Amino acid sequence: MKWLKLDWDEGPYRQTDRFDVYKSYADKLLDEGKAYYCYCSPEELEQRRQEALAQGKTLKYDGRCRNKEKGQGARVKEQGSNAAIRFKMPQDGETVVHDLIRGRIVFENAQLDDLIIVRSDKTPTYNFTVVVDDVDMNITHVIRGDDHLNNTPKQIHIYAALGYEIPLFAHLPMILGPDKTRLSKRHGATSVTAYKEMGFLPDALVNYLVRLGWSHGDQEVFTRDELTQYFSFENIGKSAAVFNPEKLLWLNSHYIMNSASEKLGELVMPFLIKQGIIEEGKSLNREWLSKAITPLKERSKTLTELASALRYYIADDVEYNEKAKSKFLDEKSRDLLIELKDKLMDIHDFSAEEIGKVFRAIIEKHNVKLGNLAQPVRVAITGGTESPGIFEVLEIVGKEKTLKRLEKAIEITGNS
RNA sequence: GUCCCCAUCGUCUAGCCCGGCUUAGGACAUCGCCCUUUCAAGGCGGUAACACGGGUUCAAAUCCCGUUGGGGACGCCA
Repeated sequence: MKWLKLDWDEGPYRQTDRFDVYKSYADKLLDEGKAYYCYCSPEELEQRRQEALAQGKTLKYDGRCRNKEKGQGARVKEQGSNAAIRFKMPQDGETVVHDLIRGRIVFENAQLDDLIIVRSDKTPTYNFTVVVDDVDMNITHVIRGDDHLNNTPKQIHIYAALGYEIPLFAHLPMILGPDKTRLSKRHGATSVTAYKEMGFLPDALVNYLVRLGWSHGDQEVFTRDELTQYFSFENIGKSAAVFNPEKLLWLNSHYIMNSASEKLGELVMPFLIKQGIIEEGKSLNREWLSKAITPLKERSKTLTELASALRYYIADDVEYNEKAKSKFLDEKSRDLLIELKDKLMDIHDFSAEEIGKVFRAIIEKHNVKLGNLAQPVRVAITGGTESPGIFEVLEIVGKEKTLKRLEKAIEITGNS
């Protein structure tokens, strides 16, 4: 949450710290006859459930303990210690849920069963605790996944029994995995932390997630301010959305491209360490790092990619891509590389501009295309065939390393 | 099995509530072209959808019904 820069006003609260609160509300319901002790054992219930399933009947508690209590006070006292507490649901009529996203939804009360609010070991159940918490903390809006839609009518009756005004409900559509089945914390979803470690920016993740199931016309990219300003329940979609990693990746690259290089320099440090490009505790010249990052921004979809793209700027040596090496570091390029090395040695201002002049002079003299020289150099300096503009790369790598690497490459061309 | 929700390009979605202005728009992905020292980025263009069937109406992606499909819930889990 903090990483995502999502803020909260109070808490967090632990339900385990609030058992007394739940107990007092449960006792209240018991006293008012709105709840009752149930003596059925979990095993019995499970057995009945299996039977119902086998017979194709509805899986609902039959309410057999509902009216036992009267006249059996002794038993209550005796067995109350290991009995669960059930909530008395209305058995006829209907319950209407007014959902901010879906509108009016009607449930038959006959479908609702007397759910357990306190287990036989005295611990309260989820459906009870959430309602008690809402009542206790004056909650006005309940916004959650639509897998809770079916819990809502039950909870509405608990709010009512507790004498609390029914809060407003909004049930958000689910996020599905690529297989179109439910994606959630409890079921195979990648955690937020995992995205952090993969090199995603919090803004990108939030932007992506918000746009999943919500829209504001055709707009795809939103600042935090726009998000809070434009958000409304009306624009939330009703249908479940499939999580699409490619679009998230696109958004992430978009955010990287538009982030300040200085900022990225800070963010990329842990990734450089993780990839063994720099040692922990060591630092880099900030200004230089920013300069190196700027042309890499539009080439990196994640901070992880950005870090590996920085490798050849920082490392002492290059690792050659074999294919690139055999294709470009050969006889043909040997003389050009030698000439380039000699001329670069004489430059005092080792800037992209000056380096470019040297390159152009050489290709004009030999009447070859820039690529004929640029590609071998690229392999010599970066080890591969892909990089930002080569003049720029040389400037950032610096004169000393450039010459060293050129020398090494020239050696290779001699051996081929 | 019972109940609930949902249904526009491969994916996210606009349009739907308040029927005509829609040859159904945008974005990601994909394909092609341009730019170009490579890779990107960028620009331009292409392929691609109203699940199906009825009805209402002069007119339906838009309203109604059904079918099909998908998802969810039915726990002394949360």
